[in-house]
Formats: sequence, C-alpha cells, structure tokens
Amino acid sequence: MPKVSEAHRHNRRRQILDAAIECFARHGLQRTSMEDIIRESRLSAGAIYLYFQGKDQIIERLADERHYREKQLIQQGLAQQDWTKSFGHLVRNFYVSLENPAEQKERRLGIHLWAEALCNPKVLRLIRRGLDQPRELLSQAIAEAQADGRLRKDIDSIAAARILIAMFHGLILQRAWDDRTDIECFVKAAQAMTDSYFSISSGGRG
Amino acid sequence: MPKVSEAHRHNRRRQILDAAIECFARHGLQRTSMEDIIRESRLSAGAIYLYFQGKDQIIERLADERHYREKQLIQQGLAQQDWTKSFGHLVRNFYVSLENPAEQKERRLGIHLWAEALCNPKVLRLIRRGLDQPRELLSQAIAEAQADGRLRKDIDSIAAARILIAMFHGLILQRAWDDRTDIECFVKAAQAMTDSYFSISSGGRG
Amino acid sequence: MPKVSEAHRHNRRRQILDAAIECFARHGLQRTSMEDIIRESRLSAGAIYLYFQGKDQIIERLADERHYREKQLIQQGLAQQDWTKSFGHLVRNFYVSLENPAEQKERRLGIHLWAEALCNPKVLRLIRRGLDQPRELLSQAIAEAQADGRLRKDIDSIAAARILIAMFHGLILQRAWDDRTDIECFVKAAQAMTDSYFSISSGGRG
Amino acid sequence: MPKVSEAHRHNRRRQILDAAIECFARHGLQRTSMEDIIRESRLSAGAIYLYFQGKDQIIERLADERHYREKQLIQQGLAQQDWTKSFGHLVRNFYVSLENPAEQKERRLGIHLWAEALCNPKVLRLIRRGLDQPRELLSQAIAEAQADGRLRKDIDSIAAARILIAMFHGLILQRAWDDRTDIECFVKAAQAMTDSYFSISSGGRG
DNA sequence: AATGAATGAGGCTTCATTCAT
DNA sequence: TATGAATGAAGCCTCATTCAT
Repeated sequence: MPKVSEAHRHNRRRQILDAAIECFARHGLQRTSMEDIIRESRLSAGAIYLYFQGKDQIIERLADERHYREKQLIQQGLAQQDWTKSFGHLVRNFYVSLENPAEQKERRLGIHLWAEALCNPKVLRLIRRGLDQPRELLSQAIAEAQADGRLRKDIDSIAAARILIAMFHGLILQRAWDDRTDIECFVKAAQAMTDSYFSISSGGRG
Repeated sequence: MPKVSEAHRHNRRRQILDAAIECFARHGLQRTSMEDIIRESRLSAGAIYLYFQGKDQIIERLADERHYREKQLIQQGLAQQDWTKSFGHLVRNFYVSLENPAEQKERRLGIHLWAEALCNPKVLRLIRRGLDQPRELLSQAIAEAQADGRLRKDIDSIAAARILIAMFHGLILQRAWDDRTDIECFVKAAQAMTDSYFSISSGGRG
Repeated sequence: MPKVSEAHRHNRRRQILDAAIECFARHGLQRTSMEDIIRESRLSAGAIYLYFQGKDQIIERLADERHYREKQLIQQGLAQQDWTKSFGHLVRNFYVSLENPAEQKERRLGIHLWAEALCNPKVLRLIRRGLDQPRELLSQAIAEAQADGRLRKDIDSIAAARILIAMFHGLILQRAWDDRTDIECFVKAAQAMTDSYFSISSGGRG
Repeated sequence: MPKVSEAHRHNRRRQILDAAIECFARHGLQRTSMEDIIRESRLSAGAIYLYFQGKDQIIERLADERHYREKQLIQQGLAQQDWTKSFGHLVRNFYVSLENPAEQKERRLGIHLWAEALCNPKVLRLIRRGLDQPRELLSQAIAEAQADGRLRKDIDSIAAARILIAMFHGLILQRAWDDRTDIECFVKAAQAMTDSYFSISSGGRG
C-alpha cells in the first residue's frame, strides 16, 4: 500500500516525463542519459526507478502519450458539420500547434520516436496505434462526406487519409530541420490542393 | 605509391558503408555498435579506422550519400517533356523504389538520419542540402510548367514542391512502420490529387 | 545534501590515489592501466570516475601532492637557528625519508612525474611550482646566513640552492636505480662538501 | 645472406634511431607510437621490423647509446694532467653540451629513459652500466689525485663521484623543466663548491 | 629488401541500474 | 519514499606487430 497519495505519484511521473521530453527533444533518445533526466527532473536516480521500470519504459510512456494529442487535434478539427470548414479547422489546429514552442519540442521528440519505432517493437506498436485512429477518423469523415455527396466519390478514402497524414508528417520534418520553413505558405497551398482534390466538380474530370 | 589500388580502397569503403547501412537500418544509429559494423563487414576493428575516422564519420558519409539517390530519382522523373508525364514518371520511380527491398533498407536508414539530424549539426547540414536540391528541381519544373501555361498559376511553386516532398517523406514513414501499407493505392490517389491540383481547368475554379 | 560525509569522499580519493601511487611507482604512468588502478583500489571502474575526471587528473593530482612533502621536509630542516645545524637537519630529514619504503615508492613515482613533465604541460607547471618554493626557501636561508656573516658571501644563493636540489634529485635517481646505494655515505660526503663550501674560512680562499 | 651492404643496414638503423630520438624526446617513450617513428623516419612499418625486433628494442638500443656519450664527455674532461684543470674541463664539456640543442634533445630522451629504467629491467641494466663506468672513471681520478697528494684524503672517492654525477643529473632535470635555467651560473657555483671541497688546505679543516 | 593494409588485444570511459542507508 | 554512491558490462578507439605482395 503506497504511503503517498496517487496525486503525488502522478505529479512525480509528470515531473519525470516532462524532464524526459525536454532531454529527448534536445539530444535524442539514446544520447540522453538517465543522468540527464535525473538532473533535469531534479530528482534522484533512485526516485526515477520508483516510478518507471527504466529508460525504455519512459520512452514507451512518451510514445503512448503522443497519440492523445494527435487524436485531440483531429477530433477538434473534424467536429464541424461542413467538411470544408471541418478540414479547414483541422489544418488550422495543426498549423497553430506547429508554431507553438512547447509543441515544437514535442514534435522533435515525435521524430525521435518515429525512428525509435523502427527498432523497438513496443514503440512501433504505439506509433501504429497512434496512427491508426487518426487515419480512421479522417477516412470516416471523408467517406461520410462522399456518401453525403459533398465530396467526389472516386477516391479511396483511406488512401486520402494517408495522404493527409503524410503531408502533416512531412511538414513536421521540414519544420524541424529548418524552423524558418514557412508554415502559413505551406498550409495555404495544401488547402488549395485538397480543396481542388476533394471538390465534386473536379471529380467529374478525374 | 599506394600498395593497393584506389579501386580497392573504394571497395573497402563500400564494404564498410554497406555493413553500416545494414546494421543502422536494422538497429538504429546508436544501438549499432562498432562491433556490429565490424562483424557485418567481416573486417577487423583496426581496418575500419583505416578508412573512416570513426562512427560519426560513417554516419555523415551515409547521410551525404542519401541525396545522390534522391536527386537521381527526381531528375529521372523530370526528364520528360510533358509535365503530367514527367510527374507521373517521378511518382512511378519513387513508387518502384519503395518496393525494392534494398531501397527499403536505405529508407529505414534515412529515417534514422532524419532523427539524427535533430541533434547532429553535420548531419543536419547534409540532410538540408539533400532536401534543397530536390525542392529546387521540383519548384523550377513547376514554375516552368506554369510559365508555359501547362499549370495553373495561382500556386506558390516552392510550397507546392514542399508539399510533394512532404507526401513522399510521409509515405516513407507509413511504409516503414507497416510494410503492408499499399503504396500503389497511395500513389494513385496522390496522382489524382496532384493532377486535379495542378491542372489548368481546375485552376480556373480554384 | 550529500549522502556521504566529506570525510568519506576524502577517504575514497585517498584510496584511489594510494592505489595509483602503488601502480604508477611499480609500472610507470603509461604502463599502468585504469584497470590496474581499479583492481588495486578495490573499487569499480565507475567509482573511480565519481572522484576523478580520468587518468590524467589522477596524475596531475599526484604531481600536485608531491611538493607538499618536499616543502615540509625543507621547512622542517630549516627551522633551526644555526645554519649548520639547520642544513644538517635538512639533509638528515631527507636521508631518513629515502630509507623509508613508503617514501621510496613515492620517489619512484616522482621520477616518473619528472619525465611526464617533459611532455605534459600541466604536470610541468606543477613540477615547476613544486621546485620553485623549495628553491626560494633554500636560497633565502642561504642569503640570510650570508647577511649574518655565517656563510661566505661570494656565492650566488640561488645557484647554491639549485646545486643542493640537484644533489638531492641526483641521489634520488641513483637510489631508485640501485637500492644498495649507500645513502649514509653519500650524505656524509655531501655534508662535508657543503660545509667546506659554505664555511667562512674557506670562503676567504675561494 | 643479406642483399644490401652492412653500411646500408647501419644507415637504416641510424635513420630509425634518429627518428626515434626525435619522437621520444618530444613525446616520451609511451606516447610515441610506432606510427610516429615510421612517419619521422620516412620508412615503412615493415622496414622498421627488418632492423629492430620492436619498439622495446629501439628503446634499449637508445639506452645503450647514451652511455657512450657520457663516457666520452668524462674521458675528454679527465684527459688532463692537473686535477683542477681536469675537473674544469669536465665541467666545461658538460656545460657546453647542455647548451647544444641536439644534446638537449638527447638529454630529454635521457630523462625518459631514467624513468623507463624503473620498470624495464633491460633499460635499468643499461642505465646502470652507463652510470657505473663514469662513476669508476671519476672515483679513480679522485683517488689518484688523493694518492698524489693533490686532494684531501678524508673523502670517500666513490661518494664524491656520486655527488658529482648527482649534481650533473640534477642540473639536467632543472634545465629540461625550464630552459631559462642559467647553466653558466650553476656551473660557476658548482666549480667553487668542488674546488673548496677537494682542495688540500680546506681538507685540513674538514 | 621493402611496403602498408590488416589484425585484434587491450586501453579509457560511460551509463543504466541497484541497494545500503 | 527517497537518496546517490557504487557497480560492471559494453562502447569506441589505438597501436604494436604481421604478412601477402
């Protein structure tokens, strides 16, 4: 039976995870030592191990956290009735998030996790899970719009969802490599592209 | 006078780099030890250091190599007269490459390098350089097509190039995380999207 | 707040330095591996690095320690009123120290440091500093005795101090190379030489 | 049967030994790698091993060479009839040699060999042998002068020889640590000291 | 005789994790 | 619960020496 409250345990975990995010985003997963996380969290080596089994578990926990944020962004975006507005919101949310420094930090961490997933089955599973749900949400929204006659029908809704996500991920990369990358400009062009793509009339010609 | 030919030296370097690609792609940059590369290359520890200054230099050399392949794919694709065909080729080349197992291996390595770039200035510079040229090639091709009246003109050619690259990178990620990802399907939808985007007639309505 | 006392930290440092002295004296600075020091100190590899930055720092610390002992020997020797007695004490202290096994070990280490100083600027600085103070103490004592009329005056007190130190160092070498070297005999002759050198009456003839 | 002349072999050995002297004097015995000697000698790795069994043998050969020079200096010095002149010559030769840059290089090497002798039995034997002969020459000269009534007799000639050598060695050290050390000044004082020491009249008072 | 690429044991150091307090 | 000193396996790299040419 724990002597401290669950709230305390939660705060400690948060403290550790935040320190890890900071370090991982800055130096990468492998280049960050437990020592770094210990220092950043202002806790002791032993304390970390009271709350996490080890470095890998911290990484996994962070990988797991990532997709809450993604899902949230997408759900907020898709909460609109009209598809065009809906998608506009989605892109807008995404855009705003990329300009936010705290978010940028997490995006950098996200990229490290993308690479980690390639050789860490647990992280891979979490990344996949974090990808599946957004893709489902998007493709369902697209399919619904198609069913309602709001979008051209000759498009594979899943492939379309993949494309949107790919564009998101691709922009995250370009932005991470060069923070002068003009997101506004990218987003405007992306919206134009998706508009022309999804609109019924152009569908007639596809 | 050198005891062995320059060709021999080149082969040795290749041998080491290929071993490194194999290891890095499988286990990531940091999880791969020099011991791994030594074993995979079937050379001795000392021999590696006759050809490279250390692990970092091997990573940098591989990061440098990456963009030759990218440029090659894009140049081959853009070598067509007609923009639509040209872009079709580009996408086709890219698609074929992703189905190639050897290429898949390098794409995995590429993702590790993307993450490495975030905390390794030398790799970042190489990644950027490898990104700049393809973007230039693409945006120039787009601008030329616009000037010739083959494409709608209300699109920022650089942003459009960024979007195409982002889609490429995003697909690489999805494919790396799940090799059942249907590239054919993705590519067909992407072509439809870009066609509708760039085509003059839809431009009139955009 | 530190978990262990400062005394504990000091003891650990001492433990490591003593192990290093043992190894360095026996096998030389470069031939002694960290592995050797680790084994001799009965600590673990990691523990050493909690107390010293590396092998070089251990060497530097030992070079720094040396001159405390030298200064101590000289100050004890010069604490007498009468120059002749004073110098006699000095030589006696020195002589006794050379017969002490623990001191012999440190003298061997000292010789290794003399060589190290030739290609290690930090050690050189420490050796010089360790040499300057004894020379100053000696030359001042000599100069004072000259001013008081107790010693002939036509001698450069600094050169005289250098000579005394040179004799000391030279004897340390001969003793290190052959522990059958008769120190008693050497010291007696050295005292006779310095007596005849410094004494007023002989000064009249010099 | 060798294909090249003995002279050629001798030259090659000299070439290697000179390169080794250069490197050892500059960086010490252990910090000098065979690679360094190879580069300095402008020969190949394999060539070195045609002429020496390995690094240790080069060191030993150099330790062996040292005492020829010492003996030469002493014999030249002692070749005089008159003891005082004789000793003056000895000191003078020694002094001149210390101002010679080439000699300084060898003196630095010598110091490294002094340390090496402490943990290398072969070098120790050579150093001892190189020390024994000069000491014998000196003590014999002193004893002869004593027998002839030219020097006071109440001095152990061996101890006196040891003292002279100790002073030499000690000056070599001080000069190696600080090349601004005034040798002229030291030598003058040393001559004064030995004069007053050895002279008959002062002997009456000793 | 000469070359220099290759070997592989061994050196220094880091770091995830544990455990006595 | 909390601490942080301690552990020791494992990482990167060097270097004396060998051997095919």
